[in-house]
Amino acid sequence: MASEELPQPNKLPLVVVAGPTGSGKSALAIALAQKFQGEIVNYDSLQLYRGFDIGTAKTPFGERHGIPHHLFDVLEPANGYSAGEYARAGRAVLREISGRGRLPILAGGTGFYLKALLEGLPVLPERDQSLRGRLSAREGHKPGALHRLLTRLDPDAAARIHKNDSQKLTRALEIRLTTGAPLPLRETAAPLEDYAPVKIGLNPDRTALNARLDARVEAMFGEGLLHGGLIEEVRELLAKGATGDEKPFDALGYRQALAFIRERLSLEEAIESTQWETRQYAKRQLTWFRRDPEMRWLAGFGDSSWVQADAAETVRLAALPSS
RNA sequence: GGCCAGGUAGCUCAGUUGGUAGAGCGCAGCCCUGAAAAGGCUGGCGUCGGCGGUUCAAUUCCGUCCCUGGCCA
Repeated sequence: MASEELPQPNKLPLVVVAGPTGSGKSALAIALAQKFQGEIVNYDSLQLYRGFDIGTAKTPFGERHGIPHHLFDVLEPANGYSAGEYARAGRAVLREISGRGRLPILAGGTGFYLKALLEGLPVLPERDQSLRGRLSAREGHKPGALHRLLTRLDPDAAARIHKNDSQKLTRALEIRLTTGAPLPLRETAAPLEDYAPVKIGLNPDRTALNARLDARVEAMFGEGLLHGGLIEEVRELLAKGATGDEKPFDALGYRQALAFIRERLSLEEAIESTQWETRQYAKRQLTWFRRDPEMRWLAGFGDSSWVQADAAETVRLAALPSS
């Protein structure tokens, strides 16, 4: 009966806004959401955390214009998280939004999370903390041990991973040792099938971006000493019971704010350190997104009107061919 | 004004018993299969303060001038 049915070419529309931190992704996402009845879905690994607002430049409620924001403030600092968990949660939210007839708009900066969501990850075990402990001890005793071990157990993976990259070596060994199988090929991953994403990448002039990032960091810390700033935010998180060892405290700015509070850095050093780490982060994000051949680049900030107009036109043509 | 120390990569500095130089950071490029704001890789960059002198050869030795810091007047 339905055996001869061809797959329906109708795919669900989905917009992705990418770009380095500070390029105006949130502003563009909100503008597009207003124009197309959209809802925003976060793919930033840190904006997932509750209470981490200022240092992550999370859009304040007052500036959201009533647009629903999903996958913000869903984790407590003590929660660990992974790209796999994110991908599952993200896909569920996408379906829910599409089911309501709204346009999902992914906005964020964590390329790996976006990739996990759109392209899928192979089905693999989660981390095994005790195994990791043993592997790390082994590497501590004999530097290079992880790479040698992986070369023996999974030569293909060992050839792909640099011998100094202990984090990735550990993961590959973890998989080999817990599943007994080598690191599977990417082809075993299940991509997000029923969506046709339109990817818009923001790539403003680097000098202008750096100036904006420097000013943003300065403002985060500058106000912090008085009221409503990053340092006060960190103090509040600590007052609520966080120890400062939780994962998100490793993030840009949070690490430095903590060091300032603990008198390991002066305010000036904290600001300077955050500024250059932020620039490096922006550069790494760009490297990640540039690789995507589907990215439609706009050479400006997401809050500029020409970028918003251009992006809206792109979405209109590509995602909503209402012909 | 005198004495001392110093002027070498964008920054902090190392070095050359005379054969035109290096490390960290920054900067740039890149990688990426559950910690990803993480982790890792690669690469430029220099009139060695100016001008003279000695020498086959000076960033290195000599002279002089300029600049910076300190001390003494």
